[in-house]
Amino acid sequence: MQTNLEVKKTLVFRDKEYKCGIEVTLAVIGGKWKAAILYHLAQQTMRFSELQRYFTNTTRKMLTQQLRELERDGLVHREVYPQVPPKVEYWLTDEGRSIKPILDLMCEWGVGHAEK
Amino acid sequence: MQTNLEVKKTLVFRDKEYKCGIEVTLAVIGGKWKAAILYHLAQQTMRFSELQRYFTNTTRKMLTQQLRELERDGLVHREVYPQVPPKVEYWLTDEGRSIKPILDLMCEWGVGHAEK
DNA sequence: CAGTATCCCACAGGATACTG
DNA sequence: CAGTATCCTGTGGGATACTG
Repeated sequence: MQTNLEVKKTLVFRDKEYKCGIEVTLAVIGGKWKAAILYHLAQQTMRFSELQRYFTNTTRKMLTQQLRELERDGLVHREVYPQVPPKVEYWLTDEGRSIKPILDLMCEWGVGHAEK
Repeated sequence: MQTNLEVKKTLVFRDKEYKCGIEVTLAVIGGKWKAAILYHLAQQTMRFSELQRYFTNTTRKMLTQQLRELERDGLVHREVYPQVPPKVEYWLTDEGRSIKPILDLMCEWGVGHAEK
C-alpha cells in the first residue's frame, strides 16, 4: 500500500528537501506573522509604519525579519523612497498574489474553527 | 486608512486571542508535520506504523505528539483496537476533512514555488 | 521613519531508552 | 505495535537600545 505522496519525487527549495508541496508552502508562510502580513498586503500596499500599527504585538525586528524573508522568497516587493524621513513601501509581487486564494481559505476556515 | 482586518473582532481559540482566521489556522496546522499528516490522512485511514514508515525523519514521539494535538483540535480521530499486538488507526473527522481544500491548494502552490 | 545590533530565553522539536 | 519517559538542544521570537 502506498499513498499518492510516496510516489512523488522530493522537492528542493533553498537547499532543503521536502517530501510534498505543503512542506514548502509552510516553509514560506509558516512564520508566526507571515501569513497575516501577506493577507494584509493582499488588500493594499502598506508602508512599514502602517504594518507596525496593525501588528502591535510584534517588534520592529520581527516585522523586518519576516518581511525580508518574504522578499527573499519573492512574494513581497520592497520599495525604498530615497527621502528624509525615509519611506518604505511593501506590496505583493505576482508570486505573492498567487498565494492569495490559500490565505483567503485559511482565514475563512480559521474563523469557522474558532467559533466551536 | 484601515484594512479589512482592522475592523474585525478578535477571535478566541483555546484561550488565546487571534486577530484573524489565518492565525487560528496556523495554530492548528502550523506544526512542522501537521499539514503533511493531515494531507496523508485525507487520502486514507492509516495506522501508526504506516505513518511512521512515511515520516522517516520524524521520531515516534513527534508523530504521537502532533497526532494528539490534531486529535485534541478535533481534526483527527484515533481508534484503538484492543488486541495484541496493539493496533491504532487514525483518520480524519468531518472537521478534518473540511480543511482538505486548503491542503490541496498548499500542496499545489508549494510544488509550483519550489520549481523556481 | 525605518530600520540594526545585542543579548536573551522559552519551547518546539530531537535522541535515546524503556514498556504495556 | 504503539507508544511513554527523560533529557537535551537549536532557534524562532522577544526586549531594549542605538542610528542613517
